[in-house]
Amino acid sequence: MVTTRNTRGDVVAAAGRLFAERGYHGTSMRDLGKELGLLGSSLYSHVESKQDLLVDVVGEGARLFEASAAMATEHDGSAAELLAALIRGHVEVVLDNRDIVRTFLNEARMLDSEHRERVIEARDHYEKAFRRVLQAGAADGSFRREVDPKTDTIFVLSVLNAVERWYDPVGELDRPALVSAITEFALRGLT
Amino acid sequence: MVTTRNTRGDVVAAAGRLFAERGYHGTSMRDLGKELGLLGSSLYSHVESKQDLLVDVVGEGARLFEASAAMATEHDGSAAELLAALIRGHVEVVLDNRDIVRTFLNEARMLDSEHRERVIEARDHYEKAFRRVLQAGAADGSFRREVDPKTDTIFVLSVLNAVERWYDPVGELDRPALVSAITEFALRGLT
DNA sequence: GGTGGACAAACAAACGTTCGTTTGTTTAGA
DNA sequence: TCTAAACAAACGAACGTTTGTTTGTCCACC
Repeated sequence: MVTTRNTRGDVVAAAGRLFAERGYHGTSMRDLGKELGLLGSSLYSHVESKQDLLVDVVGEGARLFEASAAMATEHDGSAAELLAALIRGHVEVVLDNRDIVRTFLNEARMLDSEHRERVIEARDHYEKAFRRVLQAGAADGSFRREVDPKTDTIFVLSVLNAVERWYDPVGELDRPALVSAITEFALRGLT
Repeated sequence: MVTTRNTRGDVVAAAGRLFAERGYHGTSMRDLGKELGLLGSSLYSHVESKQDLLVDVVGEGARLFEASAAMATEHDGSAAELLAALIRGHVEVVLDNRDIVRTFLNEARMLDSEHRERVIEARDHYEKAFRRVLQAGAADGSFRREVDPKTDTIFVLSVLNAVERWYDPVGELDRPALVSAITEFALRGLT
């Protein structure tokens, strides 16, 4: 058996896994050590504190969503096309990084107020990408005029963020089918 | 100052509040005691264990949703009417019992496997009420034929369950406006 | 031969819970 | 109506364990 030494990245990845599964407060440093074949105390060779790990995992979640929104909106297209791109990007981030996303969505509130504040700002910024598209679609008539960008963005993001909670990657619904089901549902809700 | 003695109900209610705010593992029995002006140890006059409190709170959440679905579907009506009634009921349960609902939605996974199993069953049963209505609507043509009751039910419930996370009862959107916004979004997504 | 990863022991604090006791409030009988 | 028994709620100390973290030492690899 080939045993490689662990890097900080390994520790953060394992933390994401356990925080997603058991929650931040439900995971001890010894649990986390065991996950990596280490003692709990050995983690402090890689990390300054437990809180530090949460900051890293949640920060990476924020970064992923941010990058996805930037990618989806850098080219131009109709409101429907842009929304479809945002939705596809979001689903891909969720499914390619389930543990990080679960931790980002459910455990960010365990951060100290300073870091929590930053996460809220990142979320607001991400939300704005959706809101702008809905706004544009309502203005140019490709969506219903009565679409309320603020509220309807929340509805779309509600569906997207819930994916982590129920989607089974080995179930009947494959990834493209999931993306198009959500896209269709959202677009019909808006047009 | 009139100081009344605490009942088991008071303890469960306070537990719901703190579990919702800080999570189950983020709440200690001493925290909970402080919330009620008691010592942590005094709680054991009312309750057998901390786990017991979570069982009670989550159980009440399950009961509330179940009762709401029963109420909404006991009279008959069109699929759209029934869905609207289910949606209104759900929103009312969420807004009238935020702490219980938050704990039900976010902390049920901290239950031991036996109780967790029961919660999953209760959720499945509740979900079926929605699914039956979507099925009926797709069958009688009041919804689109291509509506997939399973997936689309999840989408509607995603929007409903997220309400707890963002809705501000003192914000611009009042309760009837919230209900009709969700109902409209859902019905458009399905028709 | 220095550096960084891991160990092992130890720390104080906090954890859930138990225990025997005290307190305050009902209840029943005289 | 007064009293005494019964009861439930709360206390406060203590329990054994687990928590996050610190420290000093060792070993393997550049």
